[in-house]
Amino acid sequence: MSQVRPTIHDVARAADVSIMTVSRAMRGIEGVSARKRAEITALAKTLGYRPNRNAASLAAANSTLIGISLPTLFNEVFADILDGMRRTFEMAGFDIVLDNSDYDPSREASWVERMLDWRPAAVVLSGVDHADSVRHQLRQAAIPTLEIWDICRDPIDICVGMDHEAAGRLLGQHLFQLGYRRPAFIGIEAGRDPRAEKRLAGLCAIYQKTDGHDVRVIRSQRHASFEAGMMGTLSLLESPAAKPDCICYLNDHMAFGGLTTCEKHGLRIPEDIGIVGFNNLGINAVLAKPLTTLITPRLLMGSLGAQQLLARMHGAKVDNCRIVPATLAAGQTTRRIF
Amino acid sequence: MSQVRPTIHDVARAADVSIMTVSRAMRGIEGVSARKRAEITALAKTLGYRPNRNAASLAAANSTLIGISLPTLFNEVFADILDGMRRTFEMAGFDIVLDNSDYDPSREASWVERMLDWRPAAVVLSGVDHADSVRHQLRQAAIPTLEIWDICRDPIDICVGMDHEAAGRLLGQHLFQLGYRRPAFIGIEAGRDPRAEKRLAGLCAIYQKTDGHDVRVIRSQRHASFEAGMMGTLSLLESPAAKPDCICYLNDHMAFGGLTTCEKHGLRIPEDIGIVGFNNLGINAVLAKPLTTLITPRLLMGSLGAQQLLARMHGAKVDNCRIVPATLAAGQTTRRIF
DNA sequence: CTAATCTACGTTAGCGCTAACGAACGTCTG
DNA sequence: CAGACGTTCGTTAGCGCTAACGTAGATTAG
Repeated sequence: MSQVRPTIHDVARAADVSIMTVSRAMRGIEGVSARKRAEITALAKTLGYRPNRNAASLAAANSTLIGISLPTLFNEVFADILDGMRRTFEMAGFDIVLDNSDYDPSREASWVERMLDWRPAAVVLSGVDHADSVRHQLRQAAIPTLEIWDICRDPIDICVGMDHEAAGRLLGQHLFQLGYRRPAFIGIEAGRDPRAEKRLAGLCAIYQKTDGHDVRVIRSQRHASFEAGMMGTLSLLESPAAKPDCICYLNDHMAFGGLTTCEKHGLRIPEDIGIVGFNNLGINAVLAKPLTTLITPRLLMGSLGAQQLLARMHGAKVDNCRIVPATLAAGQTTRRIF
Repeated sequence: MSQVRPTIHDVARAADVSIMTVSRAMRGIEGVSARKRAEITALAKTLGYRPNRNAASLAAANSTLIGISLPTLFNEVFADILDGMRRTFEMAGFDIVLDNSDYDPSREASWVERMLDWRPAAVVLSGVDHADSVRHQLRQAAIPTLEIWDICRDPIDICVGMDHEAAGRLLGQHLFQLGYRRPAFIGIEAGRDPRAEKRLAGLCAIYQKTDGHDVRVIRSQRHASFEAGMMGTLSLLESPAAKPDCICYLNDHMAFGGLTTCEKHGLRIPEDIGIVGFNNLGINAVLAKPLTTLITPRLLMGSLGAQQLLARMHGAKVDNCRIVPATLAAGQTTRRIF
């Protein structure tokens, strides 16, 4: 009834060669004459033969799987990064095993452990903050590993990303030059997004150095959503403390929520208060009042990261850290104050 | 230097049992005393033994991989569906191999072919429109297959989704009852999104049956983006033909673009023209003027789909088609006309 | 008390492929 | 024209696991 898939044996018998010759022909490696190669591949196609990847992976002690762990796909940032990598990996013949950690390092760690059971060709992690066991296992197993979106001095293997602390400083410098002097930062629970903490540190560095003012920090919910932006902004506006002259949000999503909330409270943007996001998400292009935000080159980062990783897998010497610069998008939610 | 991962042999030797006993103990299957099982699993942990999944997949002639093909992750719809499935599959011990077809059936087809080389435990496809070769191969290989997001009478194996034609009718009925008589529909290139075509058909069915009016159809760009919504709306507003009294968009994204464009053209929403979306994306909850749209239960659909598929994989009898109902979200971008 | 049944293992025989080595044959060199 | 070398195969020996069957000893039934 259900026809059995032909194996390499069937092809070898039909072509009257050894299975090694079929193996070589199918994989496009040396050691087969052009004549025989063409004959064999044609025959394989006719028979409907496809190599069993499990068997190939077992025999070769590595697979064509690439494991990718991202915090979430609801954040456009990671969907963009994934898309940037996807095409490159796909063209190179790799399959993507996806994990979403929900920003939980221990979930990432247990996934990495499971992933290694497949002897993947490579592993991609987001950010540079990982459980010690993750770093250890990946290095131990000598799996090519890419850390993407953030950078550090001592990556597990290689990293491609932005300098988030520098991004925070860039934003801070811009705001300071515009004349803002009492910025607030609205983020999420501490430790949930290490990159955001770095940007905050960069922002604080500018304001502490140049002005002595502290950046007021509000921590909203667990996830960086529209709603979190609204809630954080509400608690800021309803507090009796002096109002900030601008609010920096963890990302654009939260900034949109904050923008709406400020307007509902009768505040004019940017006249009464400045609103600053991060990422320059797609929606920003179609908003009536585009956000002042930082453009993060996510697709580029993804494809560059994938290329670096492929080069690394082929044994090439590659920089262990590539920094992709962010650029400022001066929108209409901030203004020159003096 | 780099320690070799212990194999099942090493564990068997250390525990002084046969490798079959270790295999049984690790997999939690019958035939090992509780004492020995505990002893072996503890020992395996100490040694750092983890079963090689490639070897297990080869020997058992199937893997714990589940292949999932979605058109894109930029569309929140598919990110939601994926998230709904993810947790269920993960808890059941499966790993997810992801594909993005960019709405191209031939890319989906070639991915399915590659995916089958892994002997996956199951395959998930989005929608019910697939290349014949895909249907044939999946049935031939007897791989449990879930088609999600749309439904049909003759799924490859099982399907869980919405009746998009009915959704279109639901929207049409609502608009008709509000008093709208000259609706337009703004979508994308024909054939790029079969579900959208079904919804359009449902909408048209209502207006042809009840009124005799045709629904004016504008086809914008390739992708259903904000920008596509803007472009489609522009070409509609600038055409000399009679203006529609409301515009239905392929989805919320395009509707947001359309809303902005209409307002820029001095049209008041909903007084001058109605705007209707589809999906009730997250952003809708925080918009000053929430869209009239259809709520699609995507997370639910994902988890239900995953559960059905797991049941199917365990050999249980499951409905080959489960319909998840959509519900109307009456927003502030339409009004009662008479 | 014997035969049938069950439990808890071990043994055998692969799963479908690849790495490593070897052998036959042709080609080139000095 | 002998020896060195390259090309194109084939043979051998697994990769690390599991399915299927075999077998002792314990348990139960009659």
